[in-house]
Amino acid sequence: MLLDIAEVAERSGLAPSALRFYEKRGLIAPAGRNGLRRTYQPDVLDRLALITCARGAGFTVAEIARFLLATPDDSELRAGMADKARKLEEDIDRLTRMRDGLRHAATCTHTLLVECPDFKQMFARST
Amino acid sequence: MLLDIAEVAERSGLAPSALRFYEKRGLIAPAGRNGLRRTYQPDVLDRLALITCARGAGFTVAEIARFLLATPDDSELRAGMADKARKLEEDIDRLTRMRDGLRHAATCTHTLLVECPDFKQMFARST
DNA sequence: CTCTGACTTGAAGCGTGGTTCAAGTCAAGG
DNA sequence: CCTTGACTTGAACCACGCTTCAAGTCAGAG
Repeated sequence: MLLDIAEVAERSGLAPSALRFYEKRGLIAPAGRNGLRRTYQPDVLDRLALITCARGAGFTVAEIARFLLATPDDSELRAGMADKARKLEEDIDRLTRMRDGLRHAATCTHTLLVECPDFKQMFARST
Repeated sequence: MLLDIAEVAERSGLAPSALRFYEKRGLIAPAGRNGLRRTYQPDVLDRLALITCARGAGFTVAEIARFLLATPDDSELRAGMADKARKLEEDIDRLTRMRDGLRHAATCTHTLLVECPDFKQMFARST
């Protein structure tokens, strides 16, 4: 029923050292110990999936810790989330342009990539 | 006609220290010197815009340096770019899910955010 | 009961991307 | 000519997110 750290590491794809690191930062907690050894409830895997995903979206470990503790009355955090959603949208736009530019770049024939107008278009400049 | 480092810094939004850092890494070069002082051609601003954008898309400084030197016969690099484009697509999907989850989270009423099914749905698990 | 080896800890180390610092140089202005 | 102050350098430092290490512990096998 309980998992030990090696099992959690394997099933989550994270290193044991990373799990201890997350614990120190308050993102996860073991269900208990067997001697010195951490034992985890299986649902820690869900939490780790969430953490990994959030990390991938550019959240810092400290931010994720806040999210995991959030309750509906934490309006500051709610606002922060709406903020993040907006920022993500900008990121998405930027990445989309970048992806298109790269697709072109992979086949473009300009001697110096930097000179290619299609490539340059990636960088919609405001100035 | 030529810009000095302070001007480039201001107009690019980057710190002078960052410009020197990029130079050391081969991303930019001054047009010359006035005494010890770097002087830049105005088009360095385009290049810096590109660099900033690429950084924002998650490229490392080392990768960007390679891009900037790329010629059409660097097929290894071309393949790498196609690769990057694919990865960006995955990133875009992930960020999109994350954005939707956050939008919901900002208004959801679950006592503990982590318990909200709509929030959890952000983390499409493969296992 | 003893051994083994996977776990435990805190501290140090690493790669990335810069910033900050001390010490020095030099173009321009008075 | 001398001062000023923005530039120059290399080296040290920072934050982040871990990983690695040395030294120690302890559950379970023999």
